[in-house]
Amino acid sequence: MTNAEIAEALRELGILYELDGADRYRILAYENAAKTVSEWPQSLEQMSHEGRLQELPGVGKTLAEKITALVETGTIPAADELKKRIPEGLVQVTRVPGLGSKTASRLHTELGVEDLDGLRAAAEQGQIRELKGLGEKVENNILEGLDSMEKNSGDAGGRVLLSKVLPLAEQLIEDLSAVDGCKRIEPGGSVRRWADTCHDLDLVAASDDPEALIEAFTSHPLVSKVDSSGEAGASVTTNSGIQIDLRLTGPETYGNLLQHFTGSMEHNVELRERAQDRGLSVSEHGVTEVGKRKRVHRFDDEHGVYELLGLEYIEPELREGRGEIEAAEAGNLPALVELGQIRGELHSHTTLSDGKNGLAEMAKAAKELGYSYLAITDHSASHGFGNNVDEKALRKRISEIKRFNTKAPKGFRLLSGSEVNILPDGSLDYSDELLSDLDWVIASVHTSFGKGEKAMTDRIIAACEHPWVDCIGHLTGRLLLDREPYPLDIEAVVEAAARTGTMLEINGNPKRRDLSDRHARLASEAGVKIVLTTDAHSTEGFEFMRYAVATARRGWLETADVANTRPWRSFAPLRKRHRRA
DNA sequence: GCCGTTTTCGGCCCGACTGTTTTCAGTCG
Repeated sequence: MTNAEIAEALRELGILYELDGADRYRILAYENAAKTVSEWPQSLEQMSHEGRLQELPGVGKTLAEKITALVETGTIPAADELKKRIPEGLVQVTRVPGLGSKTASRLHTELGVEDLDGLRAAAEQGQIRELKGLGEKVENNILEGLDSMEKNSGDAGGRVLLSKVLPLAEQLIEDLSAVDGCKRIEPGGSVRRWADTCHDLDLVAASDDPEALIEAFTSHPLVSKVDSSGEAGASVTTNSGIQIDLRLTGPETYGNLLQHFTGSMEHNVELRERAQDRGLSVSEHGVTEVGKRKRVHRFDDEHGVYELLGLEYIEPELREGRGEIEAAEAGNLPALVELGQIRGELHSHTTLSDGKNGLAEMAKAAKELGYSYLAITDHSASHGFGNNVDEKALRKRISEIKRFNTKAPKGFRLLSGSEVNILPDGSLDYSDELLSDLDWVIASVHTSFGKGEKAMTDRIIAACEHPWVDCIGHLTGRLLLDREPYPLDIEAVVEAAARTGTMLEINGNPKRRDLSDRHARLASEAGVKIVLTTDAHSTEGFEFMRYAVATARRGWLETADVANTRPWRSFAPLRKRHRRA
């Protein structure tokens, strides 16, 4: 059973308890646990067998027992019990925007609503407006909510890739910062934290002339519909269907507002709990001293907020409630790797396999980005799409690269490489002799994903143990919002990588971000060296490095954890093949 | 439900907005 399935079962059970009128903090415990589970890097099924579930924050004795029952029998007894009294369809009803468990529960007892169809019928027949405390507007909102749910069904809760939102943010910031009175403007929320996916875009701004800024925002060509607009900001929907919220304040509280709207929710909750212990109350308007004086601390910069709470400044990418506040208190925050520290690119494709640009164009683009080396890693012989590169073609490519390097511009060189397929039995599709003539070998899984966890784990560990494999590419095979990672015992692979000196890639393609932030953290903590790559299939593809760096930063990686922050002369000895030589 | 240099009980973040009421509950991020 996958972590995602376990998380969904916990989420459902929480809603069932909520519909049953349970204490709100009990419900919160289920929601928190579901979120933790869905992001946990290790297999919960495995942890359940090992009796280690209570290692998860927010999982105690009761939840551990329920998860174990779920893993072993497929259901949770408490959920089965509740479903005898509460129709399962009512869980969906609470997911209608603006409609919560309180209202859903009343609709059930007072109108007999049992599911979404029953809800629609009751609304269309005007039954809901007859209930005390509910009116015509509520009824209309329910119908609109039902419509939008149907429209959005199957799109992962309306989430989109960061790479779809970031260009919008950059365009809007460029245009709005030119408006008179606009002092500062930047993204907040998941965009500023460089999350994998976002459900909207938050912009945070400070302005002397709020009206002018709001006018420029709501009339921007990217905007198709203005959802709401007031003194404190406005909310719009773009032509591409993305919701954007602009929040405004004066320059004196810009730091408070930005901190608040950067989140995450988990981070802010932890921060405020900590503040409370110190007699302080944190909000977007300032940090208020509790008690008689009620002095308010306002900051034009975020640093002041953290400083007042006795914390080191915490980079946005770390604000996920994953121990960053504890580390900031102890002065143990990592010095995160930065884009400007990347010295070379180690995963790229040319027209030889499935890339759009040739060797010379790719080399020129990499040089212009300031890199001192570029590995050309076209797909191997049995790839199945694009051109297959047989041994003869790869030999020819090695010679070309040697020629290129004899007249390469100073301070730049190409590396002969390959992205080799890991075949279902764990072997590779080039001979060892050929692989030993390359500078750099990435081994990746591209076929036969459905072999099951044991087989996939053995397969990738075999690749780690291969003498000429320097690095494993996109370890889990996930495609964000599109394809789940194949089942894999990540801990076992990380252990094998550490043992054999095999590096792991963070593939910066915004659809992949694979390793994930959590897996990257797990791997670097185990001593595995990480490389940040773009998997560029064209010269434009090199731009993806910023996503790889973002994932590394979200995984708490420092400069030394990332191998390609080094020049080639000190990178080369990190390859395990160097130890053999 | 969880959790603990104020620990085994009594806490558990903060504010805005909405729609419905005349002071507030529900929902959301």
